[in-house]
Amino acid sequence: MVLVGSRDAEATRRRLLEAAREEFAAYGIAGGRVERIAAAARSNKAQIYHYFGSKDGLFDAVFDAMCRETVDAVPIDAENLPEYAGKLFDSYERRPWVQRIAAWYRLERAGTGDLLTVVVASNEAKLKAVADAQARGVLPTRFPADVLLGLVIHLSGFWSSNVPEFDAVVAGHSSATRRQVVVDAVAALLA
Amino acid sequence: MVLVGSRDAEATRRRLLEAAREEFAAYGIAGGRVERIAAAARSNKAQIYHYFGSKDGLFDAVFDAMCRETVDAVPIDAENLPEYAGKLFDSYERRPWVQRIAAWYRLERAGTGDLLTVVVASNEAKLKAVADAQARGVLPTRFPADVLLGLVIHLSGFWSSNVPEFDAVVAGHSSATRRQVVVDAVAALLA
DNA sequence: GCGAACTAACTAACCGGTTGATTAGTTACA
DNA sequence: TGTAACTAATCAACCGGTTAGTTAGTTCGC
Repeated sequence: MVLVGSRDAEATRRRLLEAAREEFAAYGIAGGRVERIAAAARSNKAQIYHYFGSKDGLFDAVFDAMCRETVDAVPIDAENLPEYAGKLFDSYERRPWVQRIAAWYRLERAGTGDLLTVVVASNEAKLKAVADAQARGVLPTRFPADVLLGLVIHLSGFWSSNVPEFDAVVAGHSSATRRQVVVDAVAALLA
Repeated sequence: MVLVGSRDAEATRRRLLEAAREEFAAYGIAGGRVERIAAAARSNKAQIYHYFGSKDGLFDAVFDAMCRETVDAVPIDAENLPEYAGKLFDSYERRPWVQRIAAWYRLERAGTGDLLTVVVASNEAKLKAVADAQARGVLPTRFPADVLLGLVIHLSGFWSSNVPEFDAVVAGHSSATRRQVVVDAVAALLA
């Protein structure tokens, strides 16, 4: 069952998702245009509503896929949190839209609808890993497990969090240097 | 020349700015509705365009005012960065819209138009204060001054940065506890 | 020929921005 | 002091373009 060319539902779905990811990353939900997404995917609006039901539904699909990818790509390593933060940083470098989509989600989508179970489950697992490592004495207990995990994730996104007015006064740091800052900052939390 | 009641230009401007702050904090620029802002301010759209020129102009006025307030309210204290971060945290608690407006600004407004000179100037001053403190040996030099300053500001916003799926797995921490986490985390960077 | 994939055309509502007129408050002068 | 001329503030109604969502019909693989 090899589908080629113009009638591959799965491929269309994928193109739609990819185009939507770019559009939403750039303009958010309210600012994103369904028409532009359809055009960029070489499809049309009706397909979007057929596959995803609504504009919000399309965004949710993008966000859900993105979360699954991130969870798969960067498994928690409670024994080495600095390197875990570094790996998260790497994944943001590889997929620059992640931080923006997450920010849009926080601002435009939080509170509405249900929480993504895949994300909640993944957070619970991570939390347990950190708490266990603390219980084994591998991690300090200065911060409670949930706070420590939160800080690590928060620090991993440091370089995508600044306002342009701040970037204007920081020297240009290379990708490797920026990664090291993240790793070092997390290490400092554990010292 | 005392103006009271229904014809006070300054008061109208203020009401418009306040209503715009609420609207933009909730829905952003693309999602915010000029009509709703006018209604909430007990005014009308024409006034908005008279006073602020455009929807973007109105947002910029809100953002500019907010930055000035923050810069005034929380002066840098390079000798005591943990407490500085704590003060920033306090100011976010007092004005819950700050972090959201800043996030919208980053996503929707960065790159377009000029940087706000008041913010750039304030960042330069802060940077200098940190660099001086490092030169005097009051602050460690493990991180360059710009990075250290960035990390402190970033950490001060820790509690407004999480996705609801994460909040679902963290225990409810009191405001005082959350403040202490910020202070401690910054202190850890300096140890 | 049957069903799934696809599409152009359509619609109803919305929204940023404008206009032209009205009203409240101030100034100038007899 | 009274009033006419002027200025600044206000607003309802309107406009043209845009947008999310729909529909009804076509194409293509099997």
